[in-house]
Amino acid sequence: MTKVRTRYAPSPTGRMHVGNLRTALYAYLITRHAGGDFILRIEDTDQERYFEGAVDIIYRTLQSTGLDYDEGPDKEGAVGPYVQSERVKTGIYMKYAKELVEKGEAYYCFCDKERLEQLHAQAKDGEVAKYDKHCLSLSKEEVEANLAAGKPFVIRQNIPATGTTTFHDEIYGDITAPNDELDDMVLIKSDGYPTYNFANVIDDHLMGITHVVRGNEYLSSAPKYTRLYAAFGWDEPVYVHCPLITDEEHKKLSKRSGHSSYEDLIEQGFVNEAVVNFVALLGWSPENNQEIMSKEELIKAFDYRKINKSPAVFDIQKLRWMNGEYIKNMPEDEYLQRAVPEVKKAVSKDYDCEKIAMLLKSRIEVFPDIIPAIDFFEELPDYDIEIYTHKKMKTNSENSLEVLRELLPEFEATDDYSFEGIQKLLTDYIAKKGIKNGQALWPVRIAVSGKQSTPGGAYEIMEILGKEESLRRIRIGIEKLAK
RNA sequence: GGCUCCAUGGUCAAGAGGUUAAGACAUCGCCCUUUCACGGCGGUAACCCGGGUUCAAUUCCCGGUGGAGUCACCA
Repeated sequence: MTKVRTRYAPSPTGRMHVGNLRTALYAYLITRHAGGDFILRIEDTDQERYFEGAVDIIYRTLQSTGLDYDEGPDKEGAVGPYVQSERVKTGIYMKYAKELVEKGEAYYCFCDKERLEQLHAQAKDGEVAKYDKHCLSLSKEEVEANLAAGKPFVIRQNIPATGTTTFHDEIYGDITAPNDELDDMVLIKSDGYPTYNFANVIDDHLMGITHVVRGNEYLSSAPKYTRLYAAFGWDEPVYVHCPLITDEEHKKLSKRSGHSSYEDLIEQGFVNEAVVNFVALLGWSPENNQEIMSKEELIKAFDYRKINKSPAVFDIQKLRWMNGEYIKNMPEDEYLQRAVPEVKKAVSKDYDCEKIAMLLKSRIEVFPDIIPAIDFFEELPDYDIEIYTHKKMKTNSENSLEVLRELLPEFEATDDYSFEGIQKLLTDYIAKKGIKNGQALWPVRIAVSGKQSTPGGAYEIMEILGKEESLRRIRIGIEKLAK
């Protein structure tokens, strides 16, 4: 059996779309599951869209998602180069295109933009706007003459006008398309570069790719690739077309959603492992129904034959939940590394930021959730005394005022503002007075935080605020309640 | 519009020719608790429609409907 080889073949045009991430991940999982090779190939045949730094984004993203590859531009293997613009220089695409011309499977086309646009405009409703094979009828001499005259040309695939083309996909089964629906697509552009459609087939073959994993949006152009393989007499790889990832409106996930790329998600405070985990489960699920899965577990369990056919909505809500799970299970130092900077965005005063951060570890889903949760540390909000009243705690303005008044001298008297110190002081008070915990703890927490709900309780908050600020806030509380 | 694909709760997603049709997120309620969160328990909620095949179809087939993708010298 031949070794499984899959590839991720992005074009350097910007951030990594989550659909691409999922495709890359599935390709990776297929090959790692089978002990095969994962190859990175850069498809930069469109010089217009290329920009400086785009390739670095690809490297960085693959690194942080943990998709390590065996061969790539920065990891030479036997079938390089791994960047298409470099492959162009070796002349392979032109060579293979000419081979097809020889075989009558492709032809030179000298039509200019105007004529093509006209063709488009002429296409009636219900008719596919496709090339009319105008240049196919050119004689060999005419072609030679045009070439000699330096006329710009492209090379087009010659697809029969009749019949059908069938290919097999592992997930969707046999798919058949009528040939007259297939356009004579451009193989070599007038700038001498191959199109994606052509380069892809050539490179997958030359690089020994056994499983082509790609998005479902390529399903309709797949028959053209099949014809290319047939024209060359090459064996086709195993096709794995992944179902689409859509937005809440069930449309292909686009930039408009605000979270269409991996980088968007990281910026929004998601953890890379959670994103990978979540994306893996869009369109596939393991037999044991496990949801939280490490990369290793995914590799072990992944079976591409069980990928779903139908499109999946990218439910950011569920990602948030999953991210929260990852945060809860995160080692403390790793958590603090990401959480403390968020704390510092909201709190400029000299409080123990690590302590504040730890209050939130089990309470947040994404890191930016921290900011609105801890604003009260920075500044006591101007709250309504209504919030002292809580039915279940049996508190109201009157008994809250009483509790705070009685407690104030005790808080003034002590210097032990440790968690344990405050706890002891308060529990002693509660025991002595013979009231329910909540009747004392609720008003104190309200006074020191000014908020109805806070991360942590009275002990934690007072420990962080310290004596001076705690006293100040309790006095404000008394003042407000006394009015 | 042509072509192609898809169709189980709001979302993800198991499932099987005969099941009380899993589980997760979300949602609702209860418990725990000094609030919130965490955690625990429980509830609401689904097989698109019509034919056929069959003793039996949500499951297989056909048609419809609905949704999506695609129709570039972009990938």
